[in-house]
Amino acid sequence: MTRNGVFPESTWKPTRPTRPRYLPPHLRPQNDNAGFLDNVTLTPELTRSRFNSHQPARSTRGRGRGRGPRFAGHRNPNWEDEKFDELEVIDDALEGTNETNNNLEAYEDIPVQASGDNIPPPVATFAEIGLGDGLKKNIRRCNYVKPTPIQRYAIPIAVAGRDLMACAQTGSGKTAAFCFPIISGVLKDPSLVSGRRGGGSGGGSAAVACPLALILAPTRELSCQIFEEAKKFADMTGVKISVAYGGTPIYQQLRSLEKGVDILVATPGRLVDMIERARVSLGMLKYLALDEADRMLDMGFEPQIRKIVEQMDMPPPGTRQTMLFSATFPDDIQRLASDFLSDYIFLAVGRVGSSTDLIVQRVELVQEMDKRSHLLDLLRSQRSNATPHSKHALTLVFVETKRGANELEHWLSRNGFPAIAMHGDKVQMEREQALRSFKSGATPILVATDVASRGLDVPHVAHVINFDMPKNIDDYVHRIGRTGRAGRCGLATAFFSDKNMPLAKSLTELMKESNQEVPSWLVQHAENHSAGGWVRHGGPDFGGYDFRKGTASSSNYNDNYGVPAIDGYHAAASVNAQPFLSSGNFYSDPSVKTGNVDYLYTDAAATPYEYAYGYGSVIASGWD
DNA sequence: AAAAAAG
Repeated sequence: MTRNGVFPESTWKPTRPTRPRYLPPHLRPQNDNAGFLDNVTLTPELTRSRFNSHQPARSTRGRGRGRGPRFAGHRNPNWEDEKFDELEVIDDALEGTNETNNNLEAYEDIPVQASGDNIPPPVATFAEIGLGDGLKKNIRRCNYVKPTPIQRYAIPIAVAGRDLMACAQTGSGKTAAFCFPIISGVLKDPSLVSGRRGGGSGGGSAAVACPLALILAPTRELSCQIFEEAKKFADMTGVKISVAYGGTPIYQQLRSLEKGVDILVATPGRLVDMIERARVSLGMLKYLALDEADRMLDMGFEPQIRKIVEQMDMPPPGTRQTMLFSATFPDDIQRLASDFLSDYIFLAVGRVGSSTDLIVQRVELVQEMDKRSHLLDLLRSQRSNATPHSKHALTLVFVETKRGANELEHWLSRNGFPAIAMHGDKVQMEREQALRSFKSGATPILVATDVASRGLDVPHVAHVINFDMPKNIDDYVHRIGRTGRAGRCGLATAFFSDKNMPLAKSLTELMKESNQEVPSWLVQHAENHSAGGWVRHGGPDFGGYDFRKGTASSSNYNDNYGVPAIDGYHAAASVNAQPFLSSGNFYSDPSVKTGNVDYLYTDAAATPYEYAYGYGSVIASGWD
């Protein structure tokens, strides 16, 4: 199938004919990659001249500022200007500019798969879901214009009360996908009007807080972030939200609980502590959400999660609603997770690898001992390429160890690149300070361990550098997902050393899945190191598919369409001609576009840097 | 062997 749009000739007019353009791999016409591998180099001059030899990009067209005709993508031969005009108003209010754009062709054929019994159909708008007026008002106030694909599919399922295991690309709006239904459900709960559960004891011994909903996350910063988001969504509705995480005095958190809590966002350790102190009871729980669910169930976390979910006073599956969300969901973890679920729906939105198309991925072969100087070269090149638009661009550098983070922080700072480290050995204050300093741009380089790899939403991260590669491909997917968020472009550079050869195969497959240029040396290594068994999942299935596939409960859906179960991407695309099924146990909607990108605009980028750092501009609507 | 999560 073709994912690379070739635009009608008449729609293409160069805005800057003299300027060579960078066209990321996934936007290029197919079979036009000859000689391109070498183009992704750091030297500006070299890059320029090589890009010059590339054919003119059929770039999306700018609009506004008198740039010329807008372009609606090749799916719409008759451009639907009305649609864009309608949204432009919102965009103007949001961004203070009318430079709206679209890149719809990048979102062709995004597969959406759901399996399970009696799957509620997706919605097209927030308005048509019975979420309640207060919540709807807040959704508008947060500038959520239109649901993202994961929201379109997951929210109706959740609102229908069904258990859910959901996979969606990083940065595609998962938090809202579980927060909206939970807030809406709490608002409708009779116990909200008829008096609080726990809390407000008015002196004497502290009451036990009995939240209706629990949201668990794997890091303190992530639970903080979810808490802040949820508060915005629940503003003025009367729904009470609290957060519980470690590394900070428990007193304040307990005091908040005493005021009553409907939704508790927590990391596992502090929550267990509170339950054991009898300050929290899960006995009234109706909603359980695990964010980054595969991480929550991996080796380090599973016992704690099992303790909370199975050995405290939480109602069993079937009497509570359980929702698991992640960008990756390996089979073995799905198997563990199914213990927590009852008659659940599995939902996968986005391409197999679950890393977004908007991220340009590059891999560089670097010896361990050369990594530091290579990083400096990279940062210098990046700096010399800076444009006015990349002023606030942030760079996130991932390293393997806490010590490595500290060392690199100092080394970068000594060499003229203000950097700050973040890892689990820092006290919580320092961690949060580092993140704040990074977010604000005061320290535009963050050197972090995997504490920062999942879920954190930092809007202006333009470049993720894997200084040390992670050991498994899932972590890679999550790490690079710190860029390219909410419809923005992003660049991810991997320093691949001899040590990382076991990752060659899964990395190659992931990159191919997302239409990236794969260096030939990497392909070579992938073939040599078949990585059998070493890497958790060696095939092209990076955890985007229901592990129940092929079992009795859902075996018929493959038979129905005669497509191989192993390749969901093709499965989804090949049922394009089938009528949309919402009442069966399988449906697929390849026409769905990913992310919340209504307008994405890349104008005349000449290098991957410019693509990522927003030469011209990149604007997403309806997000933050 | 590493990171995260309680104190």
